[in-house]
Amino acid sequence: MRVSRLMLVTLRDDPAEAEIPSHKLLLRAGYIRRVGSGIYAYLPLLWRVLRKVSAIVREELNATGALETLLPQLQPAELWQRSGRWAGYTAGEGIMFHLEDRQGRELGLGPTHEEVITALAADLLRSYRQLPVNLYQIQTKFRDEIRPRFGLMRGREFIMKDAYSFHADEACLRQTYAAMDGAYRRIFSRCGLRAVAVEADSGAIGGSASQEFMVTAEAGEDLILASGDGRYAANQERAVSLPAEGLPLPGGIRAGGSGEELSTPGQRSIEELCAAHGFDASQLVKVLLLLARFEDGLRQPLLVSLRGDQELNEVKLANAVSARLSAAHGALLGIDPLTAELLRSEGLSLDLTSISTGSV
RNA sequence: CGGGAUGUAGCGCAGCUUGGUAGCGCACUUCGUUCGGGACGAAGGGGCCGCAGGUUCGAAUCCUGUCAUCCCGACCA
Repeated sequence: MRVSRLMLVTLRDDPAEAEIPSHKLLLRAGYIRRVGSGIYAYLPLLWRVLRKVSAIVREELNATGALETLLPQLQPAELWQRSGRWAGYTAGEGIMFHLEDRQGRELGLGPTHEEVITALAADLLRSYRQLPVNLYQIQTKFRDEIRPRFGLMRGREFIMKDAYSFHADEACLRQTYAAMDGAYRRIFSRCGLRAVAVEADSGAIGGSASQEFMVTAEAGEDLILASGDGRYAANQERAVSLPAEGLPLPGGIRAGGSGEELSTPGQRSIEELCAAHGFDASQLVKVLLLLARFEDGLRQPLLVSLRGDQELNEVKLANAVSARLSAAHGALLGIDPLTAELLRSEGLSLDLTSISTGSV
């Protein structure tokens, strides 16, 4: 077809709304147009590209024996209430668009499809002889991101390939997992992308393993950490590391930890304490007060102690808290610093006059 | 939600300080010339100056409110 018939509208200048190269180029070359915040029209040229990418994904997944399907975007709340994720995804994360139909039934636009696929599996799978089954779809997903940005990088409506497999035993699961791993590597390679598989957090809902295939880029949205020999890579939420050796305390009364009262007026951070008393950050313990909110209304204060030179990984904390309390109290909706204002608004009381409300 | 910035033609921007008939480049239309890697000339069209109030004889410009967008942060199964 002639280019003149492609409805190809290009721009000579970078649109002011675009910041990163991919966003600027997609706009300027006439591939996408923004329709709303985090919502884009895929113009004819981009749709051709997307179909070619989809074709690669289909070929590689079909080759592993996976079956393509297409699941509904609109999903009844009941499915999500049964899995215990409705409250967490609507009230907590708020990532799920939800609405009521004219009969007053609650529905959500699918940010993911585990609920639908497991309901179908329960309905259709009657015998272990039917296993394993691996179903996938290439489907529009909706996630009400708190801050859509960077064009297609973090949109609220986007196309995703998702696959779900069912197995009779763990050996079979591992086999499929390995097949998926190989398929993903081939997909990225055929698309001309160099991807790194990293260990990732599998979320509060659980799961024993999670890998993410990352393509490194300046404009990336995550930080991955890798060991020098390349044998370990994980994203920031998941990565484990050995803490740097702490500095031993100097001799004298502080050495035995036997107690020496320090006067710390106005010193509200580890940095200020170190500056005032000649400590190294690793010689102090920082104490954080937080308040966890649960689905059933429970407000659970948390006290977290960390070595002074370390920082709290909120994802790891959320996972730990969730593992301990979610069974009894439902989804963890959020964890906030326990400030004086929060105490007031929650109607709790605690003497916080001497506790720092600054960041740590 | 907190912090910062910006809304003027399809895109990029000037004009606002100091109120007085809305401009530039690109794009678009017509005619002519040109013609193997983003052509040239001439003539044109296009604006609720984000929106709503207010001040004023008069508001793109000053004041108040509001909406939207972008950036940083929180968040990201």
